Parts: sequence; C-alpha cells; structure tokens
Amino acid sequence: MPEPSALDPAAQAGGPGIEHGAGRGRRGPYRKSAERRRRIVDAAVEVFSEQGYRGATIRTIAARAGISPSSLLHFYATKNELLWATMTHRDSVRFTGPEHSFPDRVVGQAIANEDVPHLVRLYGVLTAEAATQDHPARGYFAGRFAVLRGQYADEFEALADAGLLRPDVDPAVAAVTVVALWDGVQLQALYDPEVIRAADVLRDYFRLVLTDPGVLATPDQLGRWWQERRPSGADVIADGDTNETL
Amino acid sequence: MPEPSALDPAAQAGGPGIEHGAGRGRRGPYRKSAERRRRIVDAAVEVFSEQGYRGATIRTIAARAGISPSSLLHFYATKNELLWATMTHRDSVRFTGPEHSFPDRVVGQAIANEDVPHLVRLYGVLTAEAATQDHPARGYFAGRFAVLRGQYADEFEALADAGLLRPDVDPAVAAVTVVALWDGVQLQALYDPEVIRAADVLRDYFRLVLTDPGVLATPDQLGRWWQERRPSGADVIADGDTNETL
DNA sequence: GTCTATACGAGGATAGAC
DNA sequence: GTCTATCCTCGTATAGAC
Repeated sequence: MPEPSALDPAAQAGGPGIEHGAGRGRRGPYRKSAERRRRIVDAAVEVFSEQGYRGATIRTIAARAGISPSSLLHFYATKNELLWATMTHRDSVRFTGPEHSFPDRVVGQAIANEDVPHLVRLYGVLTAEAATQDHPARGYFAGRFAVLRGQYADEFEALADAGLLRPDVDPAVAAVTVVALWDGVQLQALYDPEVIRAADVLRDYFRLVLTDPGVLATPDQLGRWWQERRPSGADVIADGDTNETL
Repeated sequence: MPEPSALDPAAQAGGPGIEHGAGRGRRGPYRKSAERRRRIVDAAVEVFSEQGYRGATIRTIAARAGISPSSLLHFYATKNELLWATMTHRDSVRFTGPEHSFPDRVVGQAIANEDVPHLVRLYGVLTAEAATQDHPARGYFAGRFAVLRGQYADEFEALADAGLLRPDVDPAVAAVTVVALWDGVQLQALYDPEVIRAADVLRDYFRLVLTDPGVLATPDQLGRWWQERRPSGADVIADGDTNETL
C-alpha cells in the first residue's frame, strides 16, 4: 500500500454538498456535528482496517463511536458513503520535499507511514479486499495502481537519464517492482507486524538498482529529517460526499 | 501468492473421515457423489476467487454448480468446510526438479502457475482477504507466510555459501522480498491481468542479487521445460474434512 | 440532532418430503 | 441423494418520537 496520502485527485473535488467547516473553530450548530463525524470516521478507520469493508458492520462502527446505528446513518447515509469518507479522511502524512531524490522520498514515505499504522492497515486491507468483483472501492484502487505505476516509471526514467540507474534495469519493470514490493511487504506485515520493515526492504531494492548506492540516505537520516518536519496534529475530516468513482 | 501448491502439511493429513475414493475409478455408490463434489469445488473455486470468502454465498456457488443450496450442504455441511475443501483441492501444479536451481524453480513455478489462473486468483484473493480479523483462513495463511519465508531464507543462505549471492545481500531480507514481490505482483494482476508478468518481475530481481546472472535460465527455457513435464489432467479432489487450523 | 422501534432483505443452516 | 419450504440471525435502512 504505497503512500496512503496519494489519493485520487477527483476525490478532493468534493461534491456540491454542505460545507461543514470541521476544525475551523466554528461555534455554530455544526461544531458538535463535526465532532460526531470525526468520532465516526475514527471508529470506521479502526473497524474497516480490522475487518475489511465486507466484514465490518454499521452496528460495530456505531458502537465503537459510542452512538446508535441510526445516528451514524444520520451523518453518513449509507455504508458506502462512510467508506468513502473514511478513505478521503486525511490525517495521512506526506513525506515530500525537493531536497530528496525519488528513492529517498519512497523510503521516507515508508518511514513516515510508521506514524499512522492504522491508515497503513486500512489501505492494505482495502487494497486487497477491493480486488474482488463488485467491491465498491475496486475502481478506485485500480486507478490508483495505474497512476502509481506511471509516476514511478517516470521517476525511474529520469534516474536512467541522469545515469543513476543501472543500465540493465527496465524502468517499467522497476516501477511495477517497487509498487509490488511495497504492497507485498505490508501484506506480510498484516499477518506478522513485528517481523517486517517496509522501509528496509524498499531501500534494499533501490540499493540494487542504482549505479551508486552511496547516494541513498540511510533510514536513520530520513527518520531524523521526518521527526523535525512532521506536521502537527492538525487533522481534517473531509466531507462524506460520495463520488462516481466509488 | 507464491506456489499455490505448497499447502500446509497438516492439511494433507485428512481427518478420520470417510474415504470417498474420488478419481479411483470406483463404480460404487460413491462415484456419483465424487463427481458432485468435484462440480461443487470447481464452482467454489470460481466464486471464492471472484468474490472472496465473505462476498461469496452458498446460493451463488450452488447455482453455479447446477444444484440447490441444500444439496450443496449435503456434501459440505458449512461454508467453512467448503472453503477448506476448496483450498486443499489440488489440481495445482508443482514446478520442481533437482536439476533446477532455487531461482529457476521460483521463476518456473510462476510460469507453471500461468496454467492455473483460477487457482492463482483464488489464493491471491484469499491471502489478502484473510488478513482481516476473524477470517477462517487467517491462521492458515499466517503459517504459510512464515514457512515460506523460512524456506526461502534457507535457500538464499545456500546460495550465499556457494558464492552465488552478492555478498551485500542479506538472505533474510531477500526471502521477505521474493515473497512480497510475488504476492504484490499478483495483487496488481488481479486489477490489471494483462499488464503484469510475475515470472519476469521475479527473474529480474534474481538477476540483481546473483553474482552471475548468467546462471539463470530464461523464462522461455523454463516454459519449454514445463511444457514437456507438465502433468496430465489428472485432477484429484481432497476430502472436505475440516481441520483445526481453519 | 439523537434516539427507539421496526421494516425489509439476504445469508447460513435445518427439517422433512420424495 | 436431492429437493422445497422454512427458521433464524444479522445487516442496512427508514419512520417517527423526543
């Protein structure tokens, strides 16, 4: 599950729904509502990440949020809508910066993701589950994979042009490999959380394909950089408006 | 989903159930029963691989097998038991031979798996879905991952001892990487069946970690070898006896 | 805005006729 | 051995009281 923060741009558009203004310090009638929404989405992240979409139930999520199922459905009219709100809910973290090379950004993102294990788990479980037919998030993840492969292929092309990539490595294959590696490691981590470190495995692959592995930052360096830059705990909840792609 | 044929040994023990003698040419009252079981399991492989365990229903599987749900439950008393029968149902194919090195066996198995896309899909979907809590196959896949990582680590150790592995490659990391790569590629293939070739991606990784990539067979060579050795269409259905691990 | 009560359907599993 | 009919549970969703 690479980069849980890299969501479909279409998802950010937001429908013509009501502005709920979460987190903006409003005092109006929406404040309490926003808090409720937040509690619900937090509970949904937990339950979806543990049970998957099909395994999760409105009852369980409502119970975890401390409200009745009916109240939950007052805010999110369908389970599908709640799923969408949960996936666009971005307290996710983005490791980014022009001062880092592509490989460092990938490994850095893996390190940053360690701050949000619940989101990593959510995306891992849903990526896998959504591969089945008729899953509401199938189209979303299919597009995500395609976009990701394309972006990574471009990045590897650029590395090749700069002479940093071993000449016998095909950028397209490398792109598929990095995405597969990331998802595969995180799948194993779902079964065996203690044994696996995504950042180490990814870095090891980059080490093999680069002409000069010395340009790679160490996980420790990236970790320290991240500790300083890490955003504060300002979480924002997106509206639960449904979207065609879901 | 590496090697769908490498099932938990415990699964092969078979409970103290009745010998149904499928595929042994019996004429007795069990012959028709064995055929029915076969039809049911074939249908179950299809439906489970498309919808996952939770998404699949007894009704759908029975309809696909051309019988009533009750008849299905006459042979497999619970959905769980049917899942177990489906997973131990081995028309899976095993690429093996002492004449091949470990890397060639892995790539060869990926090629052999192309003959049984329905099984690859089944294991891919279930591996992913079973990562959720309370899934009946969770323990099975957790053990499978652990065993696989251990086996591969041993193989990489042996390569290292023979001087065939690049000295800067950690066998344990390489083992995790191969398993992750295999599963990750097959996950992408579930979304994009046409774009991805597991054998090519795996071979490319081995190419990077071996001191002498020249020892690797080409996918074409392995494919031809497999075409000649491929077992005939003798499929055997295992009994649907449930097992503690399920 | 939040709750209780409930409708409605789907899915797993059982009973018993043929 | 196969079917029809049915039970029970659970999950989504709605109606309406407070």
